[in-house]
Amino acid sequence: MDYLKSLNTAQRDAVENLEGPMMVIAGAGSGKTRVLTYRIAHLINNNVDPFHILALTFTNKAAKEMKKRIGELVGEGEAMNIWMGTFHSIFARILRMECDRIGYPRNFTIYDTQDSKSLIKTIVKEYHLDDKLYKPGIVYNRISSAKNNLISATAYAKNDDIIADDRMNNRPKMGEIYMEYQKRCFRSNAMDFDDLLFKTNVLLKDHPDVLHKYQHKFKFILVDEYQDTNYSQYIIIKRLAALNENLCVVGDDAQSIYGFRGANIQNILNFKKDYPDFKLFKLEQNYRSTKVIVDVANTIIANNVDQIKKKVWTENGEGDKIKLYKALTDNEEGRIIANSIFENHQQHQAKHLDFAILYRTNAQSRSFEEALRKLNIPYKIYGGLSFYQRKEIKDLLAYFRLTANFHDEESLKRIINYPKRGIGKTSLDHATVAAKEHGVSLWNILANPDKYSLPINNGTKSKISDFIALIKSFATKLETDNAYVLASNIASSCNLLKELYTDKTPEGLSRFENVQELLNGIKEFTDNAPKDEVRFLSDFLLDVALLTDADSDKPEDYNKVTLMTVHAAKGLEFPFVYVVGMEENLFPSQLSVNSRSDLEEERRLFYVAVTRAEKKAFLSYAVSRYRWGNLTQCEPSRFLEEIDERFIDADEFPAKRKQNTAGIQFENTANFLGRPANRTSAAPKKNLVPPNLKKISSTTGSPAVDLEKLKEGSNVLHARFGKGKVVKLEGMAPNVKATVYFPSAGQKQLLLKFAKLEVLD
DNA sequence: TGCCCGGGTGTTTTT
DNA sequence: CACCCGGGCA
Repeated sequence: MDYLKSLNTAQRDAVENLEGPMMVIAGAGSGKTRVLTYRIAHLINNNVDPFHILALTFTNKAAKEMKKRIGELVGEGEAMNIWMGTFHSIFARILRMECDRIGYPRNFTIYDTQDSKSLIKTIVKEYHLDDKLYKPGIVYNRISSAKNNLISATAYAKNDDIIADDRMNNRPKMGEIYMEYQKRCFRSNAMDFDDLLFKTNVLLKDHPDVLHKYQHKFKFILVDEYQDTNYSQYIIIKRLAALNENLCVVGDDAQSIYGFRGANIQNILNFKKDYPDFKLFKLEQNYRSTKVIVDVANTIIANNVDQIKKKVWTENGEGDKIKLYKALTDNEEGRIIANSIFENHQQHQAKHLDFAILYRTNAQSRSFEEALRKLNIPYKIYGGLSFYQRKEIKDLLAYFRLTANFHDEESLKRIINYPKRGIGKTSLDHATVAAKEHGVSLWNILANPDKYSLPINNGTKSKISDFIALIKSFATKLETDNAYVLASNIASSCNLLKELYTDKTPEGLSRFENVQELLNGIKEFTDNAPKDEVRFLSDFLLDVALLTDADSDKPEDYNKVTLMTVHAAKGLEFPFVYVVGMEENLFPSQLSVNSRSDLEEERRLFYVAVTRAEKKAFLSYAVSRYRWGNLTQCEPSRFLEEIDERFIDADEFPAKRKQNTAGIQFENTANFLGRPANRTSAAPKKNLVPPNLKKISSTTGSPAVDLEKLKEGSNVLHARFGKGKVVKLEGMAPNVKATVYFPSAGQKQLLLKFAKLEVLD
């Protein structure tokens, strides 16, 4: 077992501790993946059947890579049998086999976010609700976070606190929408992303025999990136591990950056409660980065209150200071960074793949793309619109999905009249009404128009029945033709290829190519089937729903500069890393600056960004940048101030930010007022925006606490407590504390930098 | 039923 | 600025 020798003491202890509950707190760059892979290899070498190992990762890519590395240690055949993948893909697989127990047919469809939002939109319309108030994104997030906390639609609709909360947010129909949404998903034989976890919980809770089966199967469980698991995931793990308690979780609280989607740092703390005799391993030696980078990262994270104390250190060389660039505009920022990459590429004889540009939001990529292109530096952008979300791809996938599951309403609606076959909105509306009336799927209505006496003329009826027959004819081959044969048959018989082929514009051409690429992908998928196994189209669909484009690395993208969001960079490392757009209201995002916990998450994000660098880190900010089409002035990020100047190499240090939250808020207000006049019509809606529930907060921005106007005796409006009167103001900015009397809630003390108060007079 | 124009709206982050 | 959606007209 030579591999043990290549580990330090802490790592080896973690690897050799085979049984019982354990937690590995792994600092950035401390060899976390190494410990995980070696530990799994070690389990196998100690006669644990790979078939009994469940390893849950954050991305499919991480799973694939880890599998490969374990394969190198213990042989590919062994590694193949490990159940390794994301929560979503593993439990989708299990649900696929067991879902008849919870009343779902096996061929259920997985709705992606687009499908879910589109369904929500339809529901809001059908209920004649205000679509400005019930925006699909807001409703989706609300439902999603309910599911991630295992609150079912029924429980949601009955819960008084939630009802009160929704009322206060002026969205009293939320529960009803949630109920209808679930009903519709079920009728469509579909599950959304969150359902995959929610329904797994239902399955394991209500069916002890199923639970026992998997408890016995998964004798050893490992969870990577534990800090980013949500409550629903936590409960699944807790159930599965309850029998053997051979549970190893690995994570780093300092790198928890998915709070916005329900990740719960509490899970780390709960671990101690659930398994009091657990073993804790701390990996603190960093092997990735220079001393400067490690030190800087430590000083950044030290500003957070919420954290598990640890000291990340390194024996690596000192390294260069962090270079800080100031740019006048976003475009200049792009040019500076591109030039810097060009120079460092030469100087260090580095490869292009050694460089990464990391930004907070996808929208920032543009200026870097342009500048890199001008210098002929090859680059690859991750994120943005994924391949599988492109219209032409979703269209073709909709044909596949409908073939596999006739009741998939979103797919049906997408393609019933694309390409054009003369089945218009009016006919579809009639069918939708009938579907709702009879409580059956849209497909059922359309396949039996006479049974439900649809008021549609005979011409349309025959067009509909042609369509139904077409899809049915595809479906007869689901279990005979392999995925590729059926897919290409569908693609050519549904006229979609022809439609795209006739479009000779560059966009049309690229759409055609994309569809070809999808078919090629299916061919590869089909050809890669293990011996004696045929892969069918439904197998592909299960895969594709949970695939992201980060999972498909193309060989031609080898040796290119990487452009991605900081979130996407989690778990990766590069010799040269540029963290760009270090400005207030961008990084940290303006949606986070009003709450300490949100701000701390932004800081962890910054920590993640900096710790991606091995040799050298660069930071940059622009003094002005285009946002929503107009030039806005920017302040350097507060995070820059948190770095000791002795680590920084800059021509000019950014001026200290005014320590005054009112000042920052003022900037926002100016920005807001600077918009076209008709925009102000949206302003009154601000009153409805809840500051306490950021998951559903509107994007119109939060009301600024205008310190100029706020006086003792002022009448104010608080989203939770309603109207109130300021009794007392004390403290200096930014820590002004207000004592406010609310007739409905009594006297409250509010810190103005957190509480969002609207001054009424 | 389909296309074009204009207004409104949006930027976190993703399985 | 760029996209999407809805309304109006052909």
